[in-house]
Amino acid sequence: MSDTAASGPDRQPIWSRPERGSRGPAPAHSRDAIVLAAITLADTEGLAAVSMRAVAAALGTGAGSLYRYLSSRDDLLDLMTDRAVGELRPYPQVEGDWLETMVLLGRRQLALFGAHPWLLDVIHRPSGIGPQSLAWFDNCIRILEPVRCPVAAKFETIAMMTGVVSLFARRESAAGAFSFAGVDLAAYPHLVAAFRQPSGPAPRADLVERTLRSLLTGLLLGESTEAG
Amino acid sequence: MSDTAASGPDRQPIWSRPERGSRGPAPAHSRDAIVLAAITLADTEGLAAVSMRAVAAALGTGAGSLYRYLSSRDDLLDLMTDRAVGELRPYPQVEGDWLETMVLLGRRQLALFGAHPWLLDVIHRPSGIGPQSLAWFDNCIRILEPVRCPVAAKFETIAMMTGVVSLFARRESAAGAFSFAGVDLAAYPHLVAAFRQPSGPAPRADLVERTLRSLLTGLLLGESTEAG
DNA sequence: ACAAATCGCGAACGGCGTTTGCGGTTTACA
DNA sequence: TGTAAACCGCAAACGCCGTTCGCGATTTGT
Repeated sequence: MSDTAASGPDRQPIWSRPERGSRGPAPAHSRDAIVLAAITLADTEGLAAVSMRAVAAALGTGAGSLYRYLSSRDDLLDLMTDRAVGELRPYPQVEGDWLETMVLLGRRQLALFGAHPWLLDVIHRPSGIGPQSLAWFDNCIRILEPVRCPVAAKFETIAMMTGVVSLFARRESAAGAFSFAGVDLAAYPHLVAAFRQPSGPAPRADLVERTLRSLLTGLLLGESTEAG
Repeated sequence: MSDTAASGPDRQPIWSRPERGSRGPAPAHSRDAIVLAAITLADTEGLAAVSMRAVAAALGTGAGSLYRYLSSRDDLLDLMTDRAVGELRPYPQVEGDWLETMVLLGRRQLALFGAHPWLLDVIHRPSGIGPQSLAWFDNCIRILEPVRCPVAAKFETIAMMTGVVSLFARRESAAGAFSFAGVDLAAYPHLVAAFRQPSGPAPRADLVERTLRSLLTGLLLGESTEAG
């Protein structure tokens, strides 16, 4: 008559679903242990290696058993994401101005993407926001409190900052991986001319910070730099 | 002794592999027809609906037959991407200054993402760049010719512009899809306070352009706006 | 003419997420 | 305290996926 604990009608999201009932025997595993095993697997072998069977094997059980704790693989990815976002704690105190604090948060995000590259494949799914992500968002709103602009603009700015940081993280992880094999470069004259030109000293070490600063001020203060 | 035309050792990428040999009977389909069917399927039912079997069924054949024209599903996605990028033609003539032209190119990219939302799920894969993408890149380099800065900076800026445009496109496609169901909002005081605040008039209609302008000038001219 | 190469096709393989049914265990409640 | 409901782990199975293979038929190069 009853169904598995996690599946079934599946009305409420994973965050508010109780981990176990009070009737049966003690579970052999825990939701957090499963998530931890999945994160370890994703860190070492990539997100593609995070299959239900592989995660279950890492815990010494079968794939079907995981559905006592989760209702789907998407739930697992949501839990993984939120747990990883939790590593952004503790949040820095607001010491200087809000801009420096936000840039610091961006650098922390960048480091998180470096520690868990699979986050890049996961953040863009339309899915439920977990409590850790909400807490991080809440902290951003707190930092931006002195900024006098509509709330919607703050929301959009925070999302855009996260997106831009993810772009930088992606550039670092897949640096120069694309190859021109099998194409006739003669058809692209400006490209080959640019390649012939001696490469500049590549001076920008603070490209991320400069970009973030420009983005934050541009979006929040409503003033964009003009150049002719 | 022989293998299928597209599979086998698979040394050279799809761009330079001949579509068919000269020995056997005439093929019933073509590489481009397959790609077109796949794009139509992706446009209407999403990228997840683009399975080998579904594409083959749309052409009235079996899944295995597609491997006479392609060596893998990844090849199909590469071809789809490059064909979609080809819709960015014809490129605008350089009339005004380079900044306006680049912003125009960014708006065209945004429109392309709107026409083919599955591009958002595809562009970030590390894979071979097709001839249309190379042509678009070549055109960007041409537009940026009057800008005096290292070539590497131009490459990074173009990639970053594409990335930022993809972020905006994603925001438009999944507008306000996240729900707070199942979470206790009381734990996030700054969030609820921000929500209580009357939402501003949401004035920015040119947010994309302002962001792109700020990004391009910031990355290429090396001057970032400072705000205290 | 004949062999080599290619065609469409259907069956099959291994892997995936997920469901289901089962025997055994623990708890809530009459 | 007895019993029924709820929960556990497990293994098998379902349907889908990308991909491979072998077959008879067809076309081409020499």
